[in-house]
Amino acid sequence: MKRTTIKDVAEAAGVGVATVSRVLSGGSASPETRERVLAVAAHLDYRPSALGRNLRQQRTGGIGLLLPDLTDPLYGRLAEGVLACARSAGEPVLVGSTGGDPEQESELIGMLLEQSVDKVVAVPSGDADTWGPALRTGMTVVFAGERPDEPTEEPVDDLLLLDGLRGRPRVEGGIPTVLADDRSGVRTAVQYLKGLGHRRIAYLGGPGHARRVSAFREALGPLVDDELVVFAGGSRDAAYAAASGLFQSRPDLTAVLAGGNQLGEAAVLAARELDLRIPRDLSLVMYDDVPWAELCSPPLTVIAQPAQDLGYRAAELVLRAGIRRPRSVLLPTELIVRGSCGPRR
Amino acid sequence: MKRTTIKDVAEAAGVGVATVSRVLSGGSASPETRERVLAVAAHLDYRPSALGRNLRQQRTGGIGLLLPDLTDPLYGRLAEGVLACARSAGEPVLVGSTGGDPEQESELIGMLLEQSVDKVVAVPSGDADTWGPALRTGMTVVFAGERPDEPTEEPVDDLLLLDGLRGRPRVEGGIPTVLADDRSGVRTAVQYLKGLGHRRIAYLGGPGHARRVSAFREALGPLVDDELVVFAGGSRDAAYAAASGLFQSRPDLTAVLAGGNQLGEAAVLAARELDLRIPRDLSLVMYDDVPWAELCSPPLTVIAQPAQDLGYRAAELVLRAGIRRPRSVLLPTELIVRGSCGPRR
DNA sequence: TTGAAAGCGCTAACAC
DNA sequence: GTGTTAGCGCTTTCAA
Repeated sequence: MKRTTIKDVAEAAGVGVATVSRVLSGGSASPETRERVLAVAAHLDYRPSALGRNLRQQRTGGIGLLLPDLTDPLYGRLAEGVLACARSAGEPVLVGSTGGDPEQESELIGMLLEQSVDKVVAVPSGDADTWGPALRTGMTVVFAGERPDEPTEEPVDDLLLLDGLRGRPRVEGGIPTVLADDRSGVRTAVQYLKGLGHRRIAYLGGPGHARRVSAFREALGPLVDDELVVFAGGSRDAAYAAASGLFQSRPDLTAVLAGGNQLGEAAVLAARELDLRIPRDLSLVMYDDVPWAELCSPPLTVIAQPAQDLGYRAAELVLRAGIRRPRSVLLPTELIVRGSCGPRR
Repeated sequence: MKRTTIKDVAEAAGVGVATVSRVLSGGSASPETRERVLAVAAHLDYRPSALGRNLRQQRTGGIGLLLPDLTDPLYGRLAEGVLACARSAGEPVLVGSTGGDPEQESELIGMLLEQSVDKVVAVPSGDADTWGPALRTGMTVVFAGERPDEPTEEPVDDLLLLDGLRGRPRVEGGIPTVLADDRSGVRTAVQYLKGLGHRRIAYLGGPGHARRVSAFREALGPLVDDELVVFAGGSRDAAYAAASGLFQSRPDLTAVLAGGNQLGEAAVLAARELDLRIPRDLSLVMYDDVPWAELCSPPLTVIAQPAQDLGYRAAELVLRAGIRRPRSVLLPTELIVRGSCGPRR
C-alpha cells in the first residue's frame, strides 16, 4: 500500500513537483494549472507528508505535552486546553506522562528531542537539571500549572520573583510559565476560614507545593503551626496516610486546606474513617474544583483554578514564541463556597 | 542552534556516516571503531533524528491515540494504559481528543495520516464512513473501550458476532477491538438489582451504548419497559436533563443503571434535586468505577471496567500487528457493591 | 570492516 | 508561471 507522493500528483497533472508544492501551499500559479493540480490531488487523495516537509524545513511542527498523570482530572482538563489550542493551529500533540518522576520526565524529553519536537508545554516534575538539556538544545518550553521547585526551603516572595524585580535568578531562568494565582487563592481560602473563627488550620500538601505553602504561611501569619503543615508523596496512599496521620496526631485542628484534589479525596476518606464529621468537626477546603466536589455530602468548598485555560494559554505561548516574546501569565483562582466549612466548633 | 547530525559525528570520529549508523544501530564494526564512535557521539550529545530515519525507512514510529475526552476519568485511565505500553516500546504517542464528534475524529485521522502515523488506538465516535479512509490507507487500527455503533437498531447478539460466527459483517470489518465485557457486567448488575426485589429498573444511556442497552434488555427479559430506557447526548447537561426527566416522568421506578460515570453523576445530582434518597427511594448502579464513587454518600455501587488495561492491551495489539495477527479481546468487568442499592421500597 | 552514494518526500533557490 | 535540482538526516545497498 504505497502512499501517494507529490511526484505522483505532478505526473498525473502533467506538471513539475515544484508547481504542485506551490499550489498546495498557496503560492503563485496560473488559475488553470492550480485547478488541475487541485483536482488531481483530490482525486488521488493526496496528503503531503509531514515527514518530508519537516525534514526539509528543519522545523518540526507539533508540540510536546509532558504532565505527571492523565488520570488526575486537573491535568486532564489542562491537556484538553492544550489540545484545543493545538488543533486550532493544526498542530499535532505528542503526550507523555511522567508519573511525577524527574527521571521519566528526562527520558520523555529525550524522546521529544529525538522526534525533533521543539515546542513543549510541561507540568514539570524535575528541576533545572532535568530541563537544562532541553533548553540547551533550543527547545521552546512553557511551564503550566506548576513551576520547578526552588532548591531552597526558604519562603520566597514569588510575586516579586515572577516580576523579576529581585531575588536570585529562578531555576527556570526566564522560562515562560502559566500559573494559577495560588497565592491569592490560598489567601482567600485562609481568610474565609479565619472569618469562620478557625485558628488551628492545617495545610495538607503534595510535591511541588512550595508556592502554595508559602502563601499559606503568609496568610496565616502568626497563627501558623509547623506541625499543621504536612506533605505527602504523590500517590493516593501517601495522601491518605498523611491525612489520617495529621487528623490523629492533632485532633485539636478545626480546619484543613487540602492542596490538591487527590489530597482532598484523602482528607474526606480519612475524616470519614475517623468519624470526623464535615463540617461540624472539621472544615475542609480543597484546592482545585472537580466534578465530584459537588457530589460529596456535604459538597466541598473549593479553590477553583482554570485548568483548561492554563493549558490553552500555555500552548498559545509556546506557539507564538519567536513571534512575540512570551511573558509569564497568572490566571485568577476562585473560591467556590459550598458546604464543607462551618464555624469553629 | 544547529542540531548535531550523524555527519558531525562521522567527521569528528574520522569515519564515514554509514559506520556511525551501523554502530548506533548495533551493526558490525571493529571494537575500536565502535568505541571511538560511541565516545564521540556521547561527547557531542548526538541524538539520531527520528525524522530522517522515518523518512528513509518509510515506516513512521509512533502511535496515534484518539478518544472523546481526556477529562473523563475513564478515558484518562485508558490513555495512561496506552502511554505506558508505548513508553515501554519506546514509541511516541500522538493524542487527539474528538469531543465525541465524528467530524473532528475524521479531521484528526487526517492529521495522523499527514504525520505518517500508521498505528492508531481509538475510542471511536464515528462509524464506517469515518474510519474507511484510515483503513484504506493501510493504517493499523485497534478500537478500545467502544466499537463503532451498529447502523441498525435491532438488538444483535454481540458475542456471537464477536466470534465471527454469524450475522452480517460488522462495520469495522475485522478491526481488532479491546472491550470490557459489558454484556456480563450489565447482566450481573441487573441480576443483583432483581435479587433485591426491583422490577422497574431504568437504563440511563449515552452515545455508543448499543451493546450495553442490548445486554440490559436481555438481562431484564420480560420486565423491560421501553419508557425506562433513555438516552442522553454526550454533554453533562444532556445527561442531567435526561436523568431528571426520567425520574420525574416515572416516579414508580425503583432502580436505575447509569451507563457511564457522567450519567452516574447526573443521576446523583438529579436525585438529590428531586429529594429522592439513595438508596431508600432509588437504587443506583453506575457503570465504571471512579475515585469519587467511594466518596459519595452513600458510596456508589459500580460496574468496574479495567480502563487502563483496555488501553494497554489495545496498544500492545497495535504494536504487534503484522507480527502476530491481532485478535479482539474481551476483558472482565466487576460489580463492586457499595452502598447505593437497597431492597425495593 | 568500512566508505561512497542513492534516495525516502518535500520545499526553496534558481533558471527559464 | 513553471520546471529542474539540491539537499534536509538518515539507512542501506554495493564495492572496495
